[in-house]
Amino acid sequence: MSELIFENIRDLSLGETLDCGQCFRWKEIADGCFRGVVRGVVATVSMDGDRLVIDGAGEEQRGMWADYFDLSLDYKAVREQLSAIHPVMAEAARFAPGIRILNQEPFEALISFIISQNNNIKRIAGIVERLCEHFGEEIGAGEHAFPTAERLAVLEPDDLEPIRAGFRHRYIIDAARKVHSGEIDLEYIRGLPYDAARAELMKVTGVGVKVADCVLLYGLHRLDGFPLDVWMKRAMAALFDGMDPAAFGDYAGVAQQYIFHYSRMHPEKFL
DNA sequence: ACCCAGGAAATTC
DNA sequence: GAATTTCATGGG
Repeated sequence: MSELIFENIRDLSLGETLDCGQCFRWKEIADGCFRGVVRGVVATVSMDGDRLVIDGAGEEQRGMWADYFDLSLDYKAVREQLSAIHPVMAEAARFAPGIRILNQEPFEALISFIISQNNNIKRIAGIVERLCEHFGEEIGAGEHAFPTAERLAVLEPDDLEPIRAGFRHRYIIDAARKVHSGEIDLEYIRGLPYDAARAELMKVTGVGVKVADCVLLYGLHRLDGFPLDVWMKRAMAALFDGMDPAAFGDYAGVAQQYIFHYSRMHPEKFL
């Protein structure tokens, strides 16, 4: 089996990055070793010192995986820049310095974060898994790709009953149909000014401000996005004295992920 | 039984 | 228009 290796990797913790609520398809199959599917490729990833090892991927996928783990961005420099803005920000960044913002497939991010609404992370992962098992192309070893918009577009909401996403079924189908028809063009949205991009995503039923911000940050790599969920609203009020997220600047999205993870791991700070 | 979960649509005032 | 209710499902 082929193996892809990236040398001299800094500021990457697989555990912190793959289990911080930004993605839902990775499973830790051994200590520090994760199996998942990205763009239809099954892979097992692990760190060997400062080497990132991707088992199951070939050399022709080097660019795709470097992009997925955002290896071209200097997260140490980002952390230093953000840490200077607020002391609690510095503490959150220090708590999990190995978090990176993944470059997930836009359509997968759109559907995943539609599912996320009024839901918890564990159950989101279960719904996404069933969605893939039932409607994603089988890619060997019992693994499945994330379903395409084309595949989901021909279904009716009731066809999603086995994934048990409840009232979100019709949102998922609406999103798939609008993407498949071209009414929503995710790659076009990637290049729009932030507010215009958000408004375009909100044409999908079930996509409000928060879900749109998540799609922009995790699916379209708009690092200036700052999703505000219940955790983040509490954190900004309690730990940042109601500071305006815009103060975090061009890397607000990275700040958001540090703060979200820090808050989730320290719920006692909000009692 | 009740409340909450990385919210948003539908309804009501 | 702004405030409230409802929407499935599962776990604590």
